[in-house]
Amino acid sequence: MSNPASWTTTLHIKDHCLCLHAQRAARALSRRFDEAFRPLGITSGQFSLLNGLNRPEPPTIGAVASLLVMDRSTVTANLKPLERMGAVVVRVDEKDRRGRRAALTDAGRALLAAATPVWVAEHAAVEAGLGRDAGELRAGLNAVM
Amino acid sequence: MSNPASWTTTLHIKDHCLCLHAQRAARALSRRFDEAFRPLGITSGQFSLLNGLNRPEPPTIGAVASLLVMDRSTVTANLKPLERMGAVVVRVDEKDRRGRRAALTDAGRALLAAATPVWVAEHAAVEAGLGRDAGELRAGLNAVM
DNA sequence: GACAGTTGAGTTGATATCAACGTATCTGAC
DNA sequence: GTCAGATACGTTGATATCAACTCAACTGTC
Repeated sequence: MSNPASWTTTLHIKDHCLCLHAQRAARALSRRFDEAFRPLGITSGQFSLLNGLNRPEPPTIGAVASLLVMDRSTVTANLKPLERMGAVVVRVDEKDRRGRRAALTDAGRALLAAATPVWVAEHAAVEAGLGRDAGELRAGLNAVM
Repeated sequence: MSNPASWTTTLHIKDHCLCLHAQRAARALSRRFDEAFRPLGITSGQFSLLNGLNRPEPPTIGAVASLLVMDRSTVTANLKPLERMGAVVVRVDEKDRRGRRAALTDAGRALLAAATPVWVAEHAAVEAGLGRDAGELRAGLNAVM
């Protein structure tokens, strides 16, 4: 049977667990940006992915996975909806036929261009509501990796 | 065709988006705690859920959703694996028959008790590797909600 | 007691996430 | 050239996540 001592431990974990706090903040921010991007038909994650693909040289799957700190197979899965909507094409790398490079199409670049001002506005609102230095928070988030 | 100016914008977003930074940190921390808890057969999210259920009065689904900042239907889904492994039972609330309360079983409490020292060790390692004040980071994460 | 509005959860469908495993390709040693 | 090991991805299966919708139960008003 639980006793007050273990509830104290439970409360300590609930208040201190960085993993939990990061998950909650990530979910809250996702939902917020999801809502902002909804008129464009993309989610916050898809926006981050599109933005990550906007480079002179289209990146490989693995490079995107490193950038987003996610599993390679997750990147593969996340590209599929974007391919279906014609925003992205994935091609075998000519130099190394093991690798695949994901490139924005013109439609993808147009989508990203349309979404960027939405991001600017929403992000400004988030920072304004933060009541503290956003750079400090970013640095802390980078430090856990 | 993309031009250098838009790449600059892309880089700015990549470096400044709190949503992306929070997602990355959340993924990195999840993976780390998932690995630590693997010998016990639970994930970091299941640990947070079990911990959230450890109260004198078993909480309703909605209360858990508020605590974890997740959708009610996500809580319902996440409880199912824990129910299957016998760590949790969900019962209709006698006072309000719309509501359901999720309670730890003895096995669930034992599992939580076994996982807690793992959390303590892993969290200490995370904080040690942070190179900055964890309380400041927690406060920043709380501020986005 | 009946009714309208509110509230708490579950279901469905789509996407996201990862580990484990398998396949194709490249690279270096010989 | 051949072969072993390394590397880059994809597939599969399980769980996680949320919006939209639906259903059941409560609450206040009459």
